[in-house]
Order: sequence, then structure tokens, then C-alpha cells
Amino acid sequence: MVSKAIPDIVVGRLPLYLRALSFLAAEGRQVTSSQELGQKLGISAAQIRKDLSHFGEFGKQGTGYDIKYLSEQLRRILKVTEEHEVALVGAGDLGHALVHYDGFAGKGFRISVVFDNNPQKIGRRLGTFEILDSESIETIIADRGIEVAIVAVPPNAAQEVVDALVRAGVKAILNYAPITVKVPEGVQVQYIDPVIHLQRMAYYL
Amino acid sequence: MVSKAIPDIVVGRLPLYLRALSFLAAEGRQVTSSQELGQKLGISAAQIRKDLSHFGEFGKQGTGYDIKYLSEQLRRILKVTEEHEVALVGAGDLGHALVHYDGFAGKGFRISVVFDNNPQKIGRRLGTFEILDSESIETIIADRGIEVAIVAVPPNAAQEVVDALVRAGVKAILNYAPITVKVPEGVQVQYIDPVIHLQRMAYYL
DNA sequence: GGGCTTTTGTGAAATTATAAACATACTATA
DNA sequence: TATAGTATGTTTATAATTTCACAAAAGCCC
Repeated sequence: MVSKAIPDIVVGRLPLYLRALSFLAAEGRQVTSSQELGQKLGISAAQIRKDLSHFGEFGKQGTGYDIKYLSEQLRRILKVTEEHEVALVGAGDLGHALVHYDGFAGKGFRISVVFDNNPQKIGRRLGTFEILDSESIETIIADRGIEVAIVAVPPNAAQEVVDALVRAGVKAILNYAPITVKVPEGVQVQYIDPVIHLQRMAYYL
Repeated sequence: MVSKAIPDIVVGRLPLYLRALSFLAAEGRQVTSSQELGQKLGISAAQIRKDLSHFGEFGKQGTGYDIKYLSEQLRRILKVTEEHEVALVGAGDLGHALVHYDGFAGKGFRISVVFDNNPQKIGRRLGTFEILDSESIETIIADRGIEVAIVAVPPNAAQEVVDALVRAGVKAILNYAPITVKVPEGVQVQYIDPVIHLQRMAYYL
């Protein structure tokens, strides 16, 4: 394997591999194979081997992959060995669900601050967090060096929030608002919109 | 254009086009171009034209696309002109957020029944819905002919819920549980897992 | 230890997807 | 009515991705 630019589509599959490995580990399994992983994920075994080969040699011929070892390697590659602090903007129903979501634990992320622009909500608690004024996004996020944020605000507020996050130095944004936002070079955005997924499936109904 | 099997990746972009068109329409715009749409979505104009060409000719040379007309056509293609009834399984925080989410309106989907397996919750209300026993998924969904469902239950319950949905005749499942589930041929599953998106972005931090 | 089985890592081949290029058609304007 | 300017739909070219195929390495069993 030679170090080259890794295709983004490959990077996008690594978290799926890691997730599948976590489940196998939880079942007490020690070793797996590209074939088994592929079966579980609906991906060809060859593709999994090829994807991993971009980063090194993690398996043993005739045996497969040590689950614990490969998980560690993937976590290292994805830079999720330590937990990233995440800023959440939007303390509505979705923000509430995200704050209480236990799926972030051990996966490399931890919500550590919550913002909202509603004066009714500012100063109140959401879970263990005090809801902070969105006006303070820039200073607080910059001060704390947070570089990951989740946007869970209505669509008409999303671009404005994203702009503030970018100014604060955030480099990765997970946007639940159903609009495509503009960000400068060097800032990543990923989108979660249930309607997009549902409409895509509706085509095949 | 000749009718052939449409690449899934093309189908996956249609909802994005439709979403962008909705925004333009909301701004009072009448006409747009592949170039403008591409700019807004971060997709090349050629790709948009090519994607649309799989389904017909919707534009006018020298002018572009009539926003209302193209939206109608995309809705027809995606089969979201009428609203699909959606069954929601899981009345936790996420289910709560989904029931109150106003982003489904006018997009082709409407949550119309809610299930949970927690005896504490069954019979109570979630928004305007009475929470029904998950045990009744099969009969109720089959009776009402629902073919779209959203799974918002903990990972350890997800496969079981999916199995029940499949038996009930559901053909499209949006799964918020962070596990890859097994479904028979002919049943679609799409996944929403914030951790996957965050980990993918973390690679580039 | 030798033969058999398994499974990796990886080039080469096949497939699929994206981008570029362009002929054609339409609008607007003078 | 002629001309210039746009923007489509489609063809062609380029690039990216996936699959295939196989040598090599490791384990297992007698």
C-alpha cells in the first residue's frame, strides 16, 4: 500500500466497518473476515479488502482480521480515539433528542455545549446543559477550540448559524436543516434529512 | 431519452433537486437553469441535465426549466404527489421529535400511526397519536396498507421491529437505529446515523 | 512435515459515473 | 427578419469505482 489521496467514498465506508466490528466485539467475537463483514453490510468482500488496503495491512492470510486490532486501527485512521467536543445549536425537539442520545458514547464525540436563540430557552436547562445564547456562539466555541458542530435549527436560521460556526472556527458541521448551506473551503458539511431518504425510496415503491 | 434502468445514484439526487426547486419557488422564482441548480447544490450543471434526461425533456433551450413544472415532474417520478402514510415505531425522544417535525408536510409523507413496546407508553398520547402496542404492528399496518415506516428504537430491538414491519408488508424502512438490518429482497432500507457522518468528517480534521 | 483449506492484499479488467463538448433550439433585440 | 446570446439534451471523452482473479501466507490435520 502506498500513501496517496484516499477516495472520499472509501473514507465514508470506514465508519460502517467500525460499527460492524463493534457489534461483533459486543458478541464476544475475536476474529472476522472480509467476507463476513461484507455479508453483514451488504458490501463485497473484495471492496472491503481494497478499502482497507489504502491504509495498510491489517489482516492475516488464512485467518482474517483481529476485531479488536482492526477496530483500533480504524479509530486511529478516523481520528476518533479521543472524543471530539461537539457544539449543538438548536434546543428544540431534535436538540432534545440529540442531547439524550446515548449513541455518541465511545464513538468519538460528546456534545459539550448547547445554543439556542429563543429567549424563552436561553438560561434554562436541556439535560445537563445550560442553554446558551446563539449570540455567543463565536466567542464560546472559539475559546474552547471546538471544531465539530451539529445544527438542529429551522431551515430559515440554518445558514446564519452555519456562518457563525464557521467564524468560530468549526471545521465539521452536521446539518439537520433541510437546506444546502454555503461554507468556505476547508469546512465540511454533512446532511441528515429524513425526507431525502424517504423520497429516494418512494421511487421504487 | 429511452426508458432503461435508472442508476440508483441518479434517483438519489432527484430529491435534492426537488428540495432546491422548492426553495426557489418559495422565493417566488419562476424559472431556473441547470447551472443555477448545480451551483446551489454543489453539483455540475452537466450532471443535472444528464440525470434529468433519463426521465424526459423538461427544459427549454435558451430558457431553462420552469420551476413549477419541473417540480411536478420530479414529484411524479418520485411518486410523492400523494402523501404516503408512514408508521413510526419508537416513541422515545427521537420519535417525539419526528412526530413534531414539520418537514414532512407537502413532501409526500405523513406519519399516521405510532408504536412502542413500553407498557408505560402504550395507550398514552404522543402529539395527536395514541401510542399503540408494537405487538399490533403486523395487523394494523397490514390492514391499513402502509408501506413506509420509520424505525426509531434502540439498536437491540431494531431487527425484531424490522422483521415485524416486513411481515406487515412494509416496503421502505428508514432506520435510525445504528445497526445494519437484514431484510428480504424487495424491501428497502435507508439509514440515518449521526455517528457515521461525524466519523466520516473526523477523518479530515 | 506435507497437503489441504482459508483468506488476505493487489494488480488488471470491467463497469459505472462524471465532465466536457457541441449541435440544436429558443429568446430577445434591433 | 437577421443576429447575438443562452441553455438544453446528447454524444463523446475522461475519471473513478467496483469486481475479478490469483499468488502468497497462514492455520489445520493427519
